[in-house]
Amino acid sequence: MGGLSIGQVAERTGLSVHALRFYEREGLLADTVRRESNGRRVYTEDDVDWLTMCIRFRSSGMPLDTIRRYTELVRQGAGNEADRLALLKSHQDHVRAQIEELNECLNVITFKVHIYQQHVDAGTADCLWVTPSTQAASEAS
Amino acid sequence: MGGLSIGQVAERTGLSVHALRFYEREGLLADTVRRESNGRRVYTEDDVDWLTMCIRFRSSGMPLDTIRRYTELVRQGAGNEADRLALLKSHQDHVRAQIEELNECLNVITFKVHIYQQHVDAGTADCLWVTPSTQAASEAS
DNA sequence: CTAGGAGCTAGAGCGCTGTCTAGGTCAAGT
DNA sequence: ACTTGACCTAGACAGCGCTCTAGCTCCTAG
Repeated sequence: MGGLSIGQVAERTGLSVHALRFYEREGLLADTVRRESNGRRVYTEDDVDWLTMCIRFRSSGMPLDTIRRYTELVRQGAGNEADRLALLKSHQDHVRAQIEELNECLNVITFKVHIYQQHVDAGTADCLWVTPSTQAASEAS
Repeated sequence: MGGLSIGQVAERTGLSVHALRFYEREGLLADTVRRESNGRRVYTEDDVDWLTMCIRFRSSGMPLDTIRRYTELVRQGAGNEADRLALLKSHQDHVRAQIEELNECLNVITFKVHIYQQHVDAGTADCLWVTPSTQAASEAS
């Protein structure tokens, strides 16, 4: 309960210690990390929660720059909730668009997988039952 | 019908002419692009189709390296359909995982959006009807 | 007393995916 | 003749997001 070392935070979050220091330098941490007398970082559970959220942002494609802007808003304290909301909504749109895009891609890929699956199934049979060169690459679909 | 210039292909695909040359250098084109007597590239509709597919691959996160491997398989001609299928299936899994991840992120973000929406709605009212400092940043959720 | 291991800073380096520049050719329009 | 614009090559540069190194300080266990 008495604070976490950088190594522990790395373990919990999945970020490397390098990445944790990097994130701090980049101003992605809402609270400034406290230090022990010897200079070592002491993280709180809140820091871990914040980092977990940052990871979510990152893995949904939010650039570090935007995370930094959000962080700054939070650091400024109450009064700019509308700005935070705007930022979040904009990212929400972005994520939805990504999902849509990925679904389209998935359809295309799934279509190609089906074609190849049939081809391979048939091809295996070909190899067993008929002469070779019964094949045409239908790669323009 | 008599072949497309690099500029036309750029326009159709949305890739820059730079990117088109880059993709070619990187071996991402199934057919080697023909040239006019003066050295200018002449693309076919098939090239555009292929590029369109490459764009799909890219925008679903397939690295150029993997696209290159796929391209090489196609260039080798018939006989390696099982390999192509394996590659496509693996990417299919990857895309599905991405979509799942994005959906989780979207949930988190949507949750936060709701919170802030309420806060902002209430906050506006606050500004109008009550004294300030009725606020607490619930940023650890 | 010494070796290991975790931490520190500052800053270099890297992988990926383009993007842009320099310097040139060529064809068409004015 | 001259300008404009599209194209060419080779290669430098850029942005992003880490990752790693060098050289150091501590603390703890053997």
